[in-house]
Amino acid sequence: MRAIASRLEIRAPSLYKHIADKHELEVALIAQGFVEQAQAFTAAVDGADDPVAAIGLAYRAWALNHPHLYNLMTSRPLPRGDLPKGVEDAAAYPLLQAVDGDLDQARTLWAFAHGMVTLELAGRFPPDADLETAWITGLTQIGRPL
Amino acid sequence: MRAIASRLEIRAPSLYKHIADKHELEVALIAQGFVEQAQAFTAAVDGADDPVAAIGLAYRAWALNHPHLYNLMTSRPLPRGDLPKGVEDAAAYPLLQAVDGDLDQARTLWAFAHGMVTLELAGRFPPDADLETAWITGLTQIGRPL
DNA sequence: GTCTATACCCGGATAGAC
DNA sequence: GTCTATCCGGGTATAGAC
Repeated sequence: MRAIASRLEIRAPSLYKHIADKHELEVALIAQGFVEQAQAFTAAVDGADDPVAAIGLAYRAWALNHPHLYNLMTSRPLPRGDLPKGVEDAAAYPLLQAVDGDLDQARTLWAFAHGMVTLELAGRFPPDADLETAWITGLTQIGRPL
Repeated sequence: MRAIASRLEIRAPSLYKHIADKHELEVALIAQGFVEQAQAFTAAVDGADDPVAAIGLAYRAWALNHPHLYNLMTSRPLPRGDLPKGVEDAAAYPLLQAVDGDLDQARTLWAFAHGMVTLELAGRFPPDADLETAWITGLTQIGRPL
């Protein structure tokens, strides 16, 4: 809260004239994150000849560009009751389309992408790991028809 | 540190007669974690007709049984310089064997498993998600020969 | 090796003046 | 809507008595 206030060039206590508490702020950030993701992933599939790979790489790019927000959106249970209806599904929709509605394949791709992103953001891969190749390998293998 | 001391039924400051600082304790825990994982994963492949699936499920079970240690071992850069030589590789060895030394396939499987585990531990999946099926789907798809 | 007391950070949040 | 002052709980870690 202090860091956010500092960015707005006010003091931390002043924030509480605009929001009730930290949770409210987090919910707003998460909701906006989903909207942005939906836009980014929709744009990524548009005209791509490999939609799964396109979304995968867009997912990675989005996460690397919003590391703290990504963490906020994935490291805890979602406050689903407080979020605007549909934002979570909207972000997931492009991927689900790309795998013809196969929920388990979508889940596999999401887990792979989340694992990759999370390990990369954490600096957890061995220093010599070739992440680009790992992404391509994983996305083509998982995206391949069964 | 206070919680650990409490478990030992001593006070937090007394810990510092046994260890230099928190980091030293973390390194010891991480090292022990890798040793345990190496044992668990080696045992899992033994006699399994699908070694990849066996390791995947053993990975999940280990993480769910050691959620905090798992987090400690994966959410930050490893203190590789302070760890005993070889413990990281020893834990990875069974998986690498199972995919015939294919580093990219091993990385794909690790990322998938880590993503699944991390989302499950965080309570981040939708409440109705069928995780067992997702695991089987992912492991068979990724484990399949290219 | 244990203890108490304490230092020194950091966090979110409130009270009350302006 | 902003501020200062402050509360309260949490963290790691040290000093020094026993």
